Amino acid sequence: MDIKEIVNKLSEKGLRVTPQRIAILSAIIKLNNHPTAEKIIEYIKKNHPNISVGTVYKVLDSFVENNLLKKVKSESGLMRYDPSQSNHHHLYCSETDRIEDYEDEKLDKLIIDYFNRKGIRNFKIQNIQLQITGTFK
Amino acid sequence: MDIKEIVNKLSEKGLRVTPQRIAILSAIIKLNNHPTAEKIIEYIKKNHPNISVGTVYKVLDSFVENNLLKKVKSESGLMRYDPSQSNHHHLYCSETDRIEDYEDEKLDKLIIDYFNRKGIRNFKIQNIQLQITGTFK
DNA sequence: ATCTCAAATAATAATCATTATCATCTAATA
DNA sequence: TATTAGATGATAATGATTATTATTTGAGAT
Repeated sequence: MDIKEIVNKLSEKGLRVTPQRIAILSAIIKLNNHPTAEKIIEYIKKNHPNISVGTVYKVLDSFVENNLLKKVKSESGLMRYDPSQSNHHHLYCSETDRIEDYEDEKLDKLIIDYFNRKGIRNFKIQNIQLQITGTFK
Repeated sequence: MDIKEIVNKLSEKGLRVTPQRIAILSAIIKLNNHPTAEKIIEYIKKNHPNISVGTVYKVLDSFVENNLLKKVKSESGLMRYDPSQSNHHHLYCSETDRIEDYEDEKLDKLIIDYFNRKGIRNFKIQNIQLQITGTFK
């Protein structure tokens, strides 16, 4: 993903294109494994030392509001930021804080079919995500 | 659940039976809808004003360690404490912070069968939880 | 190309949940 | 009852996040 694409992503969403936003979105894409705000700040501090911490938080919020990112809750409760677009599930390691994406269309279909048939009383389903805990081999 | 049962639960786990622990475990059971630490503290402050906040956190931690509670991540990232024992899924309201339990053995069987057949490469599954987001009618 | 101004940013302080510290107290066992 | 590891209360400390505010800037209008 080069800068042009990032610029496009930003302006598509009606967000002003600033060097800070470019840097932060690039950082998340580069860090790529559901970085926490902390990791993002660390990276930004190294590569763009004049971007302030508050800005990082505000930019992350605006990205989440504009669906460029999703917030994912880690096991420890810290928020992580997930750049990918398609719906997917997460594999959580029970021993470390590693998180991996897990996509499985067949599984999605299986679950969606199940709920289409059965539904949940008094509840309108918008989204289903699996949290699969275990260990990586 | 009366005090005797709570005392049993504590001593079964090898935890010392203290008035604080009894009060806090009762509070969680009474509050019953995945209370946050905040809600628990609020309740405790009202009913047991001389139990200190630090103690509440420490007791909650010890309960989690001893499997009397599970920590559940709320949408906002705050931790909630969930007293129930059996494995279950959660319904998250996308508009409020309401969380309800959802148990569904057929669904569990469906998913477990699926993974028994298919598995996940390089991953040993320990537990699967669904996060079902939507709105309550 | 410059002007304009709403929006964005940097720096800083403030907040708020949670954790650490440590002196005191107490539950459980002998 | 005496002992003592473990628990508690009071308080301070931490650390992530949010609020504030003066300054700067991106992007459309002139």
